[in-house]
Amino acid sequence: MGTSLRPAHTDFPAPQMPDRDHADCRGVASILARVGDKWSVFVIMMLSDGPKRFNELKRMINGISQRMLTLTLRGLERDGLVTRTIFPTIPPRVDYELTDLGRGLQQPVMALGLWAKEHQAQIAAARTRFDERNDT
Amino acid sequence: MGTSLRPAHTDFPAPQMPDRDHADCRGVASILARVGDKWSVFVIMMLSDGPKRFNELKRMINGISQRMLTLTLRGLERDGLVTRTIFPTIPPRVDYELTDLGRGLQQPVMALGLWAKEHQAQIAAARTRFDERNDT
DNA sequence: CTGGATCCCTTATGATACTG
DNA sequence: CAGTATCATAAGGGATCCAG
Repeated sequence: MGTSLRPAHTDFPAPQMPDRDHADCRGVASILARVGDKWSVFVIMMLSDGPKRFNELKRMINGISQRMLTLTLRGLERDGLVTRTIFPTIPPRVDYELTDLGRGLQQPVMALGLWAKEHQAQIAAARTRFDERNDT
Repeated sequence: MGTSLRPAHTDFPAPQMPDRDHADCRGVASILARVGDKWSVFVIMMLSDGPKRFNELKRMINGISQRMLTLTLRGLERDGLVTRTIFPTIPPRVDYELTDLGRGLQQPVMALGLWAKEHQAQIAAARTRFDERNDT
């Protein structure tokens, strides 16, 4: 298979939690890892407004390779966030659609995206400042 | 330096947005990438309840290498999410603390974490089902 | 059209050793 | 204690060719 769908970096090394409620960060982190994944977020966003076909997604997310799109979709499907529906027509047609779970995920992701958008400037400025201090 | 603080994978290929409001996903995505980063999230969580020292963090996030902790902290510092305070004592002491920006980020991150925690079981189940269907 | 399989280069990350 | 430097390896990801 070459590339596993159960990436090693999502197996977490059981950090010792201070005492708080985030006692089970390991499982949570593997989910955050998916959200943090560059392409997953794009795909989820693209599927916001209804099902899409493979090449449709590929065109919308201009820049993603076919390989990565396939892998990303498989990962999302595996996590139950996306469904894959095959229409046995000629030529074949495959639709991808968010599940209820996937749509639920959209909310917090959007919230985060919104935060990011609102503080984009601040962060960019911080980066510039930091880089100027350390580059020269 | 070996490892740059401006990772290549955060330079985004400008996906063609449908038409919606997420017109500037590139910058946003680079922020999401930081949040999605395995260690960043842990560090941010660990700093929730006040400043921490380097080795203190290292012990709390059992499993992180000192290299990764350093890199993660530098990244967070660069983004203006964390401050680094050096006490020129012997032995040296360095405190890391969330900035206001960092504390602001905590909210959406926690929301996401909460969602993840609540749906952990569903996702785990989906993964198992998927794997069983495709492994055997 | 929708992918699966390969090849191959780039990045990310861990382990280890060394320093102010 | 708080890092830096170096090395080795694994994971990420693009290009390309092939097949149902």
